[in-house]
Amino acid sequence: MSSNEVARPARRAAKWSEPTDREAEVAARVGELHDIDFPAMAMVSNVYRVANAVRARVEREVLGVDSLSWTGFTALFVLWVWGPQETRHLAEECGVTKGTLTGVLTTLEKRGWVVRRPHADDGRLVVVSMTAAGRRVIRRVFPLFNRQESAVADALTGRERQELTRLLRKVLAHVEGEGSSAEAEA
Amino acid sequence: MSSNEVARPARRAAKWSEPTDREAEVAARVGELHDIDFPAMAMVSNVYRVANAVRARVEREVLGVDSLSWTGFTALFVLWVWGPQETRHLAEECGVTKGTLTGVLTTLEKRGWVVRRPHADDGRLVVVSMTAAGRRVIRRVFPLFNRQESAVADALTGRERQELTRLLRKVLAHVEGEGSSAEAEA
DNA sequence: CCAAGTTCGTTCGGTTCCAAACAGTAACGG
DNA sequence: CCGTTACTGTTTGGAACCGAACGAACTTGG
Repeated sequence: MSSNEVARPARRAAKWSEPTDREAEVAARVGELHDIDFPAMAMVSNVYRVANAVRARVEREVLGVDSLSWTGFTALFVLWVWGPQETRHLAEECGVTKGTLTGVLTTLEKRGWVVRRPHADDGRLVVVSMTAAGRRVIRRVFPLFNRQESAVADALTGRERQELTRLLRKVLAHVEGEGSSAEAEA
Repeated sequence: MSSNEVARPARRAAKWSEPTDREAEVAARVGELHDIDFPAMAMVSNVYRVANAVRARVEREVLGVDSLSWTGFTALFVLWVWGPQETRHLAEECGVTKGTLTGVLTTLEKRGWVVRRPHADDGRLVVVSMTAAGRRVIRRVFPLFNRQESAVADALTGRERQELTRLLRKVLAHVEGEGSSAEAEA
């Protein structure tokens, strides 16, 4: 390595239960600090690395074909499964703010995939519904999306999949506030 | 439920190894389609639900204090651990395109946290380095970030954490192209 | 009934995303 | 040496993100 070349993160892992080389290097370099919880760091960082990798791939290979954003897709999916939604609830389900969803829905409405109507009983509310065109899109796109999910799950055995799902459900419930002490302090 | 109220996704799970009520409802509603891989869907959807929840929380409680974006934080972290980086590599590590990183680095440079300099041997390249001010920020912010990671990991026992990490590493390697058949077709 | 407080969806300014285009630099091969 | 190909980081246009602000509608309590 010459004086002008820069260090690059390594990628290899000898065994899945052991830290990857990159994980080990991070630990070594961050070791100057105290009170770092390395197992937690490894666990959480791998969650969002997997999520990022899956999302990037799905966006590129499935959603991009219809110029569908992740959030747009999620919105269509929620409307498909649970029917018309109030904006605030739909925003919550998509994991974005109301302001963001407004923009996304404007795009989907322009494409004729959703419509927004005032709520019958409460003048503040807007109810979002999917159109027949929107239904056709999600019915076509979702199976393709799911096929990507299958390809991802192929990394593991059936038992491992179930175990991963079980652990993630536990973590999710915890993060969403059912037992989190950090949230109690807020 | 009156005619104007809309269906909302349920949240409860009886046991972590069993589908949550929301998962069961999705399966019921999507059942009209064929060839849906429900276990894979459960597994993958829980990965990005956890990732989203963690990210939203960390952004709100840690990164937002310094008006640091997720990508900005990741860039500082990579520079801190691995030293100066070429833009293309840094973009790769942050999981964004070079174009996006340009904008993020412009913001970080404005704050005096990074500097961009031409590479000594290759006029096309830019080398990104962290300043002393940037170092101070990441040394302060990272432990706070890690504390959130610990809080997340508290949902599981030590063995469960290790198992979750092991499974995620396997999935990640698979998704990143080491064995993926969907990638071979591209 | 009415003032004060709360909630709603939209707008706004700034930033982060993408893909595509671009100008500059480097590598390659005749 | 030079034309062609490949790679770089930045710019561009459009869309997705955030938090804050806003005006309209609703709720609450005296």
